[in-house]
Amino acid sequence: MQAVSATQDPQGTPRDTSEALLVTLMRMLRLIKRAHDAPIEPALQYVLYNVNCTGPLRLSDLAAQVQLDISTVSRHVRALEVSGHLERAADPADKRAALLSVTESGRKVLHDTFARRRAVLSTALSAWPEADLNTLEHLLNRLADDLETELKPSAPKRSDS
Amino acid sequence: MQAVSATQDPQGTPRDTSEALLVTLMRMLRLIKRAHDAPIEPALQYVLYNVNCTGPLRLSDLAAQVQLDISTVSRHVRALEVSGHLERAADPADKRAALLSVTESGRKVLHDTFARRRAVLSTALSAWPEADLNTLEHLLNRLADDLETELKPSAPKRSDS
DNA sequence: TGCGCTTGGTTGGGTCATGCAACTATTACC
DNA sequence: GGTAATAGTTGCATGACCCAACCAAGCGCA
Repeated sequence: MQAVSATQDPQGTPRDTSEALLVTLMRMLRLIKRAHDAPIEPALQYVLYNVNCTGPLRLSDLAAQVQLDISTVSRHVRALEVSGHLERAADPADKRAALLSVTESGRKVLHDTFARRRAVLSTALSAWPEADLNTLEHLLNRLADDLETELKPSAPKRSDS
Repeated sequence: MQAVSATQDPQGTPRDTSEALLVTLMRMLRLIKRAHDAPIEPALQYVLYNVNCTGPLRLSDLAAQVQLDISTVSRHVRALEVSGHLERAADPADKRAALLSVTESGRKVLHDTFARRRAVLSTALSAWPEADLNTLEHLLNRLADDLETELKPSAPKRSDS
């Protein structure tokens, strides 16, 4: 099956589209992390962002969503709570659980962070045609979804085609 | 300037293409890392891969290439050396430096790792038209280059348009 | 009602990756 | 030779993780 267009010689020196893609991804992430200028750590941003997106939700659901261990998320949530960017409300349906939601302060942090980052990306992307940008986002999302579908059959998610 | 197509309401809830893109990237990287099934750690893979790509090279050059601190790379190189995947040859021109190169064993590890990963990606991408895959790679690379150009003016790199 | 099982979260402990700063070994330049 | 730059290494601290053990609130059920 050659849909992946591998172009590696048999004796090592592996080089194929998907691999190069991966390396590019890593490089990018590193660059972005490096340019970290925000009021909160990248990992916290990530969590906060996700809480913001999917409304009040349980810690365990959040963990599933961001694909981190519950314990990890638990600590991040605590940190965000202490700094006032996130708050927990008792789940009326289950006293064990707590519903997380972003506070005003948290929203502000997110907003600022994104504004900053957007500035960076804007510059880098200013020469990009809108269409390309949308295409990239679309394809990347599809890839992520497909990958997720494959790696976690438990979460039957469908990519848009 | 709206090339980035921000669609966020003024009061928080930031949502724009670039941000979503970033989050998708993080999710993907995590997925891939999670599926880590290889004989060596991802970070070591990354280093090994780069040594393999750009032939015998110095540690400092390698560090620049992978964008990690020299000390970090130093440790990774040591680890790879100990496990026999990498070897250092004295640089004839400079006794301080060493030239790193991948051993046969290292090539094998890379090969296996990539084969494994390729299998995963192949499945995920089997339904993808080749064209989309190429487009994705192309756009992603462009993005990485543009970003790099902006974040490190020291490295005047040009993206292909 | 009270004993066990399940489930939502927290905590303890350990690992890996990484950067910064201090240090050693070589060169390079006068 | 003496001093400054350079290639790497090592000590130390931090952040982000995960796994396993644990606590606490429901849930069944006799």
